[in-house]
Amino acid sequence: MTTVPYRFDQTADAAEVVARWSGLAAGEESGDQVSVAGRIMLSRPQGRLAFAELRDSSGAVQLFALDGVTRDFDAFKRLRLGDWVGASGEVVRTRRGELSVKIADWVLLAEARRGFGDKWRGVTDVETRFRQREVDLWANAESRRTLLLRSQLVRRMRERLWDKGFVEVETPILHPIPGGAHARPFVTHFRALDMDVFLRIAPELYLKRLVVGGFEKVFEIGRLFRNEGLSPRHNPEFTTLELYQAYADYHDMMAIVEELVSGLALDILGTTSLTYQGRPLDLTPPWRRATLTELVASETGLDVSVHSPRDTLEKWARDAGVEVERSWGPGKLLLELYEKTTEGGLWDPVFVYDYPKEVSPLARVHRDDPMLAERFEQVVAGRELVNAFSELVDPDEQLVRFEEQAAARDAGDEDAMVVDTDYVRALQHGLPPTGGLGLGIDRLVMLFSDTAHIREVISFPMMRPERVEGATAEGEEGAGGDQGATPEEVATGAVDGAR
RNA sequence: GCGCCUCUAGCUCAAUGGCAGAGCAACGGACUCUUAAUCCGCAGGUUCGGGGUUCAAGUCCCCGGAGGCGCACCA
Repeated sequence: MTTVPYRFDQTADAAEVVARWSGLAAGEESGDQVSVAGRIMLSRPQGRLAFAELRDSSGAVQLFALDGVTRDFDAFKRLRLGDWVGASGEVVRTRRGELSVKIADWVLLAEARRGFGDKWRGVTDVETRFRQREVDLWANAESRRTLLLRSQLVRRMRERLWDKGFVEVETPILHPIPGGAHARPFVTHFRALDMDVFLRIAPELYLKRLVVGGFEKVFEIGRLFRNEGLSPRHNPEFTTLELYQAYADYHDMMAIVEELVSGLALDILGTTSLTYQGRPLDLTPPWRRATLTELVASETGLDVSVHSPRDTLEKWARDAGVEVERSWGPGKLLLELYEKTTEGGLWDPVFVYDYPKEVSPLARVHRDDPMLAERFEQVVAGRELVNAFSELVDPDEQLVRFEEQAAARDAGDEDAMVVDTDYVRALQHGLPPTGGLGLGIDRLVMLFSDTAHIREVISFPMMRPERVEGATAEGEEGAGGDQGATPEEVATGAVDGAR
């Protein structure tokens, strides 16, 4: 057993050392002492000298050890890649010009009993990268950058919303009734009340209840859970911003989205001219605004609208390859036609607005067309980033819409909503005109970090569980190696720790 | 769920059906200015698992597992 200290006094991080002594000339000694800490990422023993790259979260700095100067020099030379070390000494620049800490004293802070992969190529195996994300993060700078970008983006998002007078709130994650979206929930059981509860699929209804309660500008950033498939754009738990503003409509929500997203691009990337997956992507406002109907019409060349005869819409949808269900009305058919033919081809940001009322049970009916709702989706790079409405505020109409949903559910649509009488009662207390939006933070981070897969932007994405090896009576190990790590393998480590 | 592809040393990868290999890491040694240090040496394998064909299987066939990509799902 190696005994390591309980703490270490670090006086500077690697980036500070590199920055503060950048003026030091080759071969010069500063006379200044620092204590740094981090992992040994490269090691170049050289007889009675040794060089090592120490990396911490700020960057990297070279350690320079000398026999006769560095305490326990021989042990220092034996450090392995990945070992954590705290080291103290003078800041110098070597004769060959590398800024270094010339180590007088040092201490092992943790040994790396498992390796970190090829020191040049890192770790590329997807299984290792996401099952053992800690290895990926050390081995691959790009992975660190992406998660750091995510953190900065969420921080700036909060700051921007606070600055606009929005109040950040938290609403329940355990819901007695799943609501606020068209999706299948995860179910769990609450023992004290002997009742099933659902992990939230959306915070929408609770947030609007807070508006009823007098919070005129609220937002929540948090995790949602949907019991659906995994894909490059879908993880069962994902993070959204959801925001509500009293006295506002969906046009106001467009303005908020445009300003927020383009402003975040400037904050984080310094530009609104992005490259995503090799293609230029321009987030510079103003963004295009087009109705869903006109986009579908221009894409397909069909004289289409939610008022088209249902049979005609059904034929067009079938022609486009949609597997039509009998229960669908014209609104659902139009939406399917849009998604099949149009959505994926939208690249630069577009506000796609005026959705069929039929598929928007929480959105207010359009002020000019009773078949439509005041709803938009903001689409960029072929994906939905935002979904927003002028909120439905009328309790009687909300109840009717819920009942339509419940009927659809009885007809076999398992994702359809359930009547939420608590919510209807809340609306009876009066919800003022309100605009609301939901924005997928994971997808926004993907856009900004130029990553193609949602798991790149999630610290620990959902993976199929590792297969349990040797689940027989004696529990002997299978051939899973590092992937199917048994408790015994974990305990001993892949590499013998003798040193 | 469907289709295609992949799985070899700790990592990254080789191996016309014919003795399972390299680089890096690890381990032992040399080296007082290295930068993926270099040099010498040593060790490392249930080729994902099981079955089959064959004189001979990492390679071909079947079953299973894990993963990737695409589709479907995700209004």
